[in-house]
Amino acid sequence: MDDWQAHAARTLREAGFRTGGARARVLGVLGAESCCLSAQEIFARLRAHGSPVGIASVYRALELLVELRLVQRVELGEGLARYEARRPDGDHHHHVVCDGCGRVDAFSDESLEAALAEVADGVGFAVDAHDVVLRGACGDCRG
Amino acid sequence: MDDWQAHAARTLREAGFRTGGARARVLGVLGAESCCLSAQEIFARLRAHGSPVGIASVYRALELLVELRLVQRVELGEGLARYEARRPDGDHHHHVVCDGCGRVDAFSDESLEAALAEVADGVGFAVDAHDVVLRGACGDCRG
DNA sequence: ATACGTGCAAAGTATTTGCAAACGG
DNA sequence: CCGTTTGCAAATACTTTGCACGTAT
Repeated sequence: MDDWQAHAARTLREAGFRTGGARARVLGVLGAESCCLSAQEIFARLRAHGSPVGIASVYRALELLVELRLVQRVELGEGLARYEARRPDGDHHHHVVCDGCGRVDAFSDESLEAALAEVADGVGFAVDAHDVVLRGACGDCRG
Repeated sequence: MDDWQAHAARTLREAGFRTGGARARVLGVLGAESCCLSAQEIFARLRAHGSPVGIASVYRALELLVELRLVQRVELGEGLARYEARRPDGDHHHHVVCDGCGRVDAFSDESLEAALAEVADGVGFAVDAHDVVLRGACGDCRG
C-alpha cells in the first residue's frame, strides 16, 4: 500500500528530481488515498496537516507526476481535474458518477479492459492510457 | 445530417421552451459539426457569422441541451468542456487524444460498446451515458 | 401583455506564471 | 555554493450569475 510512494520517490530521484519538500508531501497524500483527489483537496489536506505548502507547488508536483506516468489524471465532468496514484497492477479501475448527487464509485472489469486493448490497436495512435466514465443515477437518486 | 437539428428543435418546443434566438443558433452550429466543439469555439463561430450572441447564452443553451440529452458533454483533458450532438444512432463514437499535439480523432467499436453495456449492469447505478477517452501519441508525434 | 430569453458586465473558480527567498545535494 | 524547488501574489481562462431589456407566444 505504501509501495507506490516509495516507488514514486525513487523514480523521481532517478529522473534527476529532488524529492524534499512539497513534492514529497503530495506523494504522501496520493499514496494514502485509494481514489481520485482534486488539486484543491490535496492542498486542503496538506494545509490542515500544518504544511505551509502553496497551491502552485501542488499543481506543479501533479503536472510532473503525470508526465512521469506515476499519477493518472481523471476528469469526471465536474469542471476540475482529479488525480490518483498509478499503482503497479491489480488496482486499475474506472469511475461511475451520479448525475444527481455527484457521488463517485469505482469499478473494474476484465473484459472491458480486453475490449479497450483491442480497440487501442485499431486506432492509428500509440495508446498508453485510457479513461472510462459511466454516468447515471445512483441508488439513492433514482425515482 | 440536418435531421438532428430539426429533432432537437422539436424536442425543445415539446418540453415547453422557446426556440428563437441564441438557442437556435447554437443548435445550428452543433448540427453542422460532426465532432466535439468547446463553448468558446461555438461562441467564436457565431460571432464570426455576425450574430451578436453572448457567451453566457451559449453556456446556458448547452446546459439545457445536455439536460435534455440532446447534446453530449465530453472532456478530453484539456481543462475545458466540449459538446457534440447526440445523433439518433449509427454515429456513437469515442475519442483518442494525442498527448503531444492535442490532435483528436474519433473511433467506434461494437465489442467495446457491448462490454460497456455489460459493465453498466454490474455497477449499482442506472447508467444512461458513458465516455471513453484513449490517450497516446499520434503518428506525427511518435519518435 | 407577460413570462421567458438574451446580452452585457461582474463575479467565481480552477489553474498557470513571475519572482525572490529557501533549500537540497 | 549553485541550481532546483517553493510559497506568495498576480495573472489567465473558463464558466456562472445578476440584471435590465428584448421577444416569442
